[in-house]
Amino acid sequence: MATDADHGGQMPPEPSTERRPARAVNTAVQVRDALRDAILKGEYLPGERLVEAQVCERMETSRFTVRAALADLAGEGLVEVRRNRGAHVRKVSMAEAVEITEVRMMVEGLIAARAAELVDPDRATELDEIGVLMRRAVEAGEHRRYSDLNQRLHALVQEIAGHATADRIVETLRGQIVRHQYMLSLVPGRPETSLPQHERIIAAIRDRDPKAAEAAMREHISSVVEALRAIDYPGS
Amino acid sequence: MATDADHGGQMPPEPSTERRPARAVNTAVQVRDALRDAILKGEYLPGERLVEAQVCERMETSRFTVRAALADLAGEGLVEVRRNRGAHVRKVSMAEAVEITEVRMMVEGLIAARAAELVDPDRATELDEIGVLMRRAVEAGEHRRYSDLNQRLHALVQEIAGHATADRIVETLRGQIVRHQYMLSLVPGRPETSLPQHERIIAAIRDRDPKAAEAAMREHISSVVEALRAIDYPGS
DNA sequence: TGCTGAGCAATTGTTGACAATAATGGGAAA
DNA sequence: TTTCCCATTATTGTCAACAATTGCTCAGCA
Repeated sequence: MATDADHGGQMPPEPSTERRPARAVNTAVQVRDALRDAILKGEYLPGERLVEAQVCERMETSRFTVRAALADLAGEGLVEVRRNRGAHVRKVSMAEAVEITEVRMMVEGLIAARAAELVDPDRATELDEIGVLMRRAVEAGEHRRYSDLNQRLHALVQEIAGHATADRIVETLRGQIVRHQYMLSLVPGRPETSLPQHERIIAAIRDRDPKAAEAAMREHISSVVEALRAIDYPGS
Repeated sequence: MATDADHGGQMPPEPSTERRPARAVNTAVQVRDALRDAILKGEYLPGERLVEAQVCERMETSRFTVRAALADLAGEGLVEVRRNRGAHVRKVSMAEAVEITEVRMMVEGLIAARAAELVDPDRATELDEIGVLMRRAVEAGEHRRYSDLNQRLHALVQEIAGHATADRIVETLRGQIVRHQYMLSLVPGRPETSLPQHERIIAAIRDRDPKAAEAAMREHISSVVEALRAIDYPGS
């Protein structure tokens, strides 16, 4: 629980990269969440140094609190702290992004299978509805809407599966690669590729077929891995 | 209170469970590691409160450092800190232990498959050797030795797979359920059940058959889940 | 006897200052 | 002009003290 990550998932973080003062943030968890949001939104770039004093000023809080927040985020894999060298926004390489997505593939496979076992008629209907909306969004070329539906689909599947541990892991992993996922969403023709995959996932869960659901989910994320590998820009 | 919890890792850690002063531990990471060891060894019981001042005294360090260590361990899921209520050793219920093991099953499946793809003749030989030693240990009834070999096997498979992300996840998850795993090792007839499973895993990796390796690993950990469910003691 | 609530002790949350360490820049020698 | 070394500076690591919160004890009352 906690970390209900409704942070900017797969879609662009709007170029509003101006650093607003972010007023009146006090407690440790608030600072942590605010800082996470800031990183996820791209207000701090990967590799950028997070000087404690600066973050203090921005969050209007003390170094102690900032430090605690930084430690937390390090645990989530969002920042990297090296002794006496301060905290940096973790720069996940393409290779790491692939690894992370591979692990996610396995865990989301478990979630999909579990969802297929536990789904009830109401939820099944809900899934089908999302499927219909997704197809419409793709046909209309509404990428933003499709991306939102994508998140809704995964969230619903998680909810049906009710596997808290798997959810936690997936959420943590997802946070680490938002940037790469964003790059992915720019690849042309991506929705057309993923739509049928999503539809297969939905169908398998609706039909209460755990093996098929897992296979479909894995196939889906496997294609994400492929796409990631295909981008394969250098450095970083 | 509660000084003797003489179970640790996978096997009993010798009954020397007196809380030694743990001399000269200073830096933050040292304190963190020492505290983690203490928890994993069962020197602190699940649910037990970790009063900062007491830990300070034991580790011979300041509250600041202890606090940082506790935050880290909270990130690993070993302790739970509630605001204004202090830190407790996290008490993972049987249901949670099952969930955690399920996720581990998926990720270790990935590791096994990857190992089967990447194994080289030298490592294959090493795997076979461990397999032979395991069989001998079971036949001789040397449970402790078998347990050690079990860890060595998993470690070697991880090394072959070279999947840092998966390793990290598995390690974190493993840490959260050491206690339950220890309970498991007490179940009579467990080695006899798991030996053939381990042998199948080894064979599949040696034969460079990723699918079989994943299936074998999943079957293995799936049987662990079953055993866990079978224990199913109340409470906690 | 059981319950309520105020006061108290114990424990955690927070702050600011100080020490230790790494990054920076300038000056001297080759 | 380039390179190396040392002093300076910026930044993090650590600490001890103070403030705030929690849970508990025990007196008083129904």
